[in-house]
Amino acid sequence: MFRGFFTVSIDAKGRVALPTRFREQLRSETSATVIMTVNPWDRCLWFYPLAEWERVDAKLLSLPDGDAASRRAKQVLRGYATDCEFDGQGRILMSGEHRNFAGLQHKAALLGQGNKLELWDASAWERQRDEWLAQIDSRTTPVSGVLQDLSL
Amino acid sequence: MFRGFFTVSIDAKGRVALPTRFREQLRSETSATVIMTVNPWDRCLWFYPLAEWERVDAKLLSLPDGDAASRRAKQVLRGYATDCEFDGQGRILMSGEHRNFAGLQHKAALLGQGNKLELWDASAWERQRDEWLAQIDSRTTPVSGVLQDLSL
DNA sequence: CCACAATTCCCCACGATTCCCCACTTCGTG
DNA sequence: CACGAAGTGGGGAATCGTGGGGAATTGTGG
Repeated sequence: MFRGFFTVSIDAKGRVALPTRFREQLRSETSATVIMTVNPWDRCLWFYPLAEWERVDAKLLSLPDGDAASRRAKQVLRGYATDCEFDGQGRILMSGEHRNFAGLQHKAALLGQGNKLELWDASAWERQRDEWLAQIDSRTTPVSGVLQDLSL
Repeated sequence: MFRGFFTVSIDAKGRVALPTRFREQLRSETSATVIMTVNPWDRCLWFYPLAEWERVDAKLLSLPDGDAASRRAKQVLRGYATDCEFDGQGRILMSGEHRNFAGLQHKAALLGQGNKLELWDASAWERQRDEWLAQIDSRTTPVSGVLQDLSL
């Protein structure tokens, strides 16, 4: 269970250091490999422990190839899913494509999201967050029904 | 299990170098031969390890010839299936027909898709991906339904 | 059957990337 | 204040990606 918010820095070589807390959690799993893929809704990256990713992968695999939308989902999510390992310093090297997809610059925001970690470019994250907060603030736009019924 | 996204370049002779990661996986199989064929739904190429292809081939064989769609799929998949070997540098030479089918230019995107690898022309891939992401974003389209039911 | 052209294959070489290691800084703790 | 743990940056070696020269082979047409 990944929980918490952290700001992390990405160095000139495209390496990101996850907080030790998460590193230990990932290591304690059966395998230390991490699967990095893209979030189809937002321009950010997801990090899954291998075991967790396999569950997601199995779900994707069952989608029919004949349907274009299903096929695309498979291709993008599975296609971008890349095995990563930690270096001696507990950092993960991200490829240029993944960094470009999420618009990652020097500073990034890392969000624990239960079964996975979410990595945003810091400024992109702040923009999104402020946008959401502004929407909630101006009560003119009612919150969607799903959210309304949740007791938080 | 092939996983991950890589950009590869295709040289003037039509050769493509697979990342070492995939090369090793392919070598570890019983045979180092790779079957290259076409994706019947998208303009891209598929690469199968020999053993995996034989499984697919057997499935295709059992499709009824009476059904036109099945017959076409069979013809295209089996017809374009070509045995390939790596050269000393770990590259595969692709024929002009295969390159034309996928519209492959200088830069290409290679996607791990479980039992096979998928090779797209780089710009064609980006176009497809962005199109799909745009559909996901506009939550009104039925496309988002595919993902809605998946808890990722 | 031969000659020519096109393709395929094997080799070498350079540049970029990746990986491994070391060093410095910062922060929290005793 | 001192110490240790964690974050950050970068040097340098090894590996990998990329391109191209030239020989061998295949195919084609006369």
